[in-house]
Amino acid sequence: MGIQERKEREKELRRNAIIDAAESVIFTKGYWMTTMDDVADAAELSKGTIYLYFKTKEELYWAITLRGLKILTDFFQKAYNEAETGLQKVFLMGQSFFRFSSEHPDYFNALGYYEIKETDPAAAETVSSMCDHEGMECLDLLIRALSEGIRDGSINPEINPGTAAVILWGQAAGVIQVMAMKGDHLQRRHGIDLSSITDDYFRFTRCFLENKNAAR
Amino acid sequence: MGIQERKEREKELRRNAIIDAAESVIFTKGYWMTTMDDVADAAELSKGTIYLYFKTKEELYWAITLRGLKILTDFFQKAYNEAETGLQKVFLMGQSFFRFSSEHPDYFNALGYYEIKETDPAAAETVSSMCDHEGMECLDLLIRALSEGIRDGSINPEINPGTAAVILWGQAAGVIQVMAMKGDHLQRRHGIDLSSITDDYFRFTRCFLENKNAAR
Amino acid sequence: MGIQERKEREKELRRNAIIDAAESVIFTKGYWMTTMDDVADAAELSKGTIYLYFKTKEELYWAITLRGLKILTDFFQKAYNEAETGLQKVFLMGQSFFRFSSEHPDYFNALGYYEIKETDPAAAETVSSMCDHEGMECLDLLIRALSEGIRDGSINPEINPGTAAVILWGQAAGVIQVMAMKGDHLQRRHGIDLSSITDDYFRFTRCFLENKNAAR
Amino acid sequence: MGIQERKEREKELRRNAIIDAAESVIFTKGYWMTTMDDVADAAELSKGTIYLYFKTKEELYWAITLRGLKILTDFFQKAYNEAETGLQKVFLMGQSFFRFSSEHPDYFNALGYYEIKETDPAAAETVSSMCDHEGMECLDLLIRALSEGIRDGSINPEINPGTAAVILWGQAAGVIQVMAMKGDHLQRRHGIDLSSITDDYFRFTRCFLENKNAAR
DNA sequence: GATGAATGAGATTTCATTCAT
DNA sequence: TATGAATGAAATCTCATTCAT
Repeated sequence: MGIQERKEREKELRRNAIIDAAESVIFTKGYWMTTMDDVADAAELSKGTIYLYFKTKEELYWAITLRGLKILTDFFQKAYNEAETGLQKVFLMGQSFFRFSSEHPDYFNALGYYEIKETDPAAAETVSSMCDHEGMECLDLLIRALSEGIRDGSINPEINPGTAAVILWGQAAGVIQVMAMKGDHLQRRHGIDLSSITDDYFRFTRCFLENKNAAR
Repeated sequence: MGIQERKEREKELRRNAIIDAAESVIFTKGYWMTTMDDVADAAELSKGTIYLYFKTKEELYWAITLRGLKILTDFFQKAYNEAETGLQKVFLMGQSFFRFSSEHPDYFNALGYYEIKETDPAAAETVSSMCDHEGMECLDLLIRALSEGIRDGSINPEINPGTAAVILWGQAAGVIQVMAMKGDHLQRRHGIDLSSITDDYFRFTRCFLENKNAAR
Repeated sequence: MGIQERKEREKELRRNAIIDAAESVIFTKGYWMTTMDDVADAAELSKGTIYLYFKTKEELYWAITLRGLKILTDFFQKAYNEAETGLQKVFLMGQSFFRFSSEHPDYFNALGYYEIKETDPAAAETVSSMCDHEGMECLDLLIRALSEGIRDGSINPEINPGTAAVILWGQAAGVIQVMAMKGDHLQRRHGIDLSSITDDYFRFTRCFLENKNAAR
Repeated sequence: MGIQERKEREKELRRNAIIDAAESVIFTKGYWMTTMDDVADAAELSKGTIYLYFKTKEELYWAITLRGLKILTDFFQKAYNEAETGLQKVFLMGQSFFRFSSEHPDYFNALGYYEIKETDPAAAETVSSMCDHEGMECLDLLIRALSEGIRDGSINPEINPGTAAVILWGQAAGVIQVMAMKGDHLQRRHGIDLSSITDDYFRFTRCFLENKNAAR
């Protein structure tokens, strides 16, 4: 019995080692520029072995994405748990998102790679759909926090939690991405300070969410 | 005299026809999945001819992107011209962005593809850098509108135009992207209405920009 | 233990089989006219496999050249070992050269193809530089034989071994090449007998080398 | 009448200008590496025009070779005319050959390019066969000089003029080629002085040709 | 005569994936 | 389980040559 378990554990370890290696290459060269040879070299394994653990190159990519999403979910979960009011929860989640993007910029980028679309729909229940599931988890937490905020009076009750969640998510992601991609350019040519963007973004968001009628 | 001109014109026409063809393929299959053979077939030209007009596949991609950016700049320019106050200009620009994304969803996506980063910095003054230039044009218009709004009292004077422009741009792009990618999912599984997202997004933005001290 | 060795051996065998195939094509159609498809077809392998063993077409060419040079070195070595006096060694080497050119005319030609000059000087320690090394080996043997001849009195002591070696090598190669290329023409149109050219060439050489003061 | 002539002359001029251009490129990049575009660019003409004057790339090459051969024939002719005895004529020709190779190294190399063999035998009477003819002219002059030398007693009568001519030609060409290709190497690594090679080569040749019985 | 756009066959090289060991 | 040699389809790009203007 124990022998079986050990084998399972070792298999999982190796699987993770492969993802580690794949990450380091893909994050450097980009998905399309990375070859399975690169991955095998980085993993110090043969190419055949890689295919023993991942059926295709794409699956490898989804496994990386899943990792990123799991980290993000953790961030969100923690934010959800630690804050008191709904509004605070939402804010902490927002800040977590920014923190995630700066602590794990590569994972953040990976989440945006959606050019690799599932061609074969038979691939349901694979890593790819686990990503979908995990992504929804995040959104759900956000929606839940918004609903709580409306209930506890910290958030403007005219807001629709689902709609707002999508907006908040999209906005944050968009702002982060622009900062990441055009950051240097903006700073050098336009003298725009990146940290002030973040600050303003949150002031902005507060204005939207806050329940102005509430006795603070 | 005229003969030279006509040739120029024909060359430009053919160049455009090639971009047309490339677009139709790339927008369907994605940049990496599209081969130069696909493009040639779609253009009903030989592969060699394609390479006569575009030195690399990448250059072809930038030409498409440039088209998209030019359309967007037009949208922005028109918005800028047509509205009265700074605030109205900014709003009309925002709406133009959403309109652009719904009228030209493929161009909108193309603008996000920036994974194909300039590898060779010697590529200045090529189509790629024309894109950068065109992109900045849009941002500049937005900044100008914001500044005007502050001057004419329609926009909150505490706002920094540069920072706000980046935030607005990033937010809009992010929200649109989420809507485009997860739209179906959100509508079906979460019952979230897409048009209400847009509406809420603009209410959100108004709250941020408006000068509350102004006598309305 | 043996399994590793066997694999090495098999790899070497295949490598040689590829060179065999490449030779047969290149010797027929010429380097520039031969395509990697031709080589793959001749080797009854896929093109990819060829590139597994040789990084470029050029490397394949150098491998062929190296083979030729090795054969020639063997010829020279044997000549060196078998003859007694220095003069005899030199003569036997000359005859070996002619024999090499008639037994391996294609290799002889390959040695002349040096048009494909090393473009990338980073290519040191590759097959190409092994050729240079092997080529010098031949010349060294010749120089050694000439020096011995001067010491043992069989060769004219006024001769400088290095200079003479270069002359002898160049002369022989040149005469052989003319015979190979214009041979038919000379025989048919000018009635010149090829074998008499060889004979005369050696008489010629003897006249140059012999130590006339030696008691024969 | 004059108008026709002028046109002929102009055509010939342009043809020569094209060969000039082709030379400058081919001598730099090598035949196979040179494209017809390169030639057209260098000639400041359109590619179509090049094809108006030369049916194929190969024909262009032969035209260059022919130029080289004509220069060489001139050298030989002059040598033949200027020297007195047969032996002197032969020597002067040999020296001319060396001079040719140092004054026109590129033409000398071009003469060796014989990898471009005539595939289509229907191409007789083209530039290629003019080359053959011109090449034979040189050899004929040499044979004639040798015969004269035998008649006038300056050359060893046991020698067969045809055979000797081929040997002399081949030897000289071979020695020059080795010097050209391995010259640097020989000088640097082996300390062999190139000019002494030439000197020794001629001493060598004298020993072969001279009529020792002649009263000098 | 001169042009240069168009061709299209083909060159070299790459790489995801399979499979015998 | 692990290997890595083999595959072969496909990718990008080139170039001698033709031909309509």
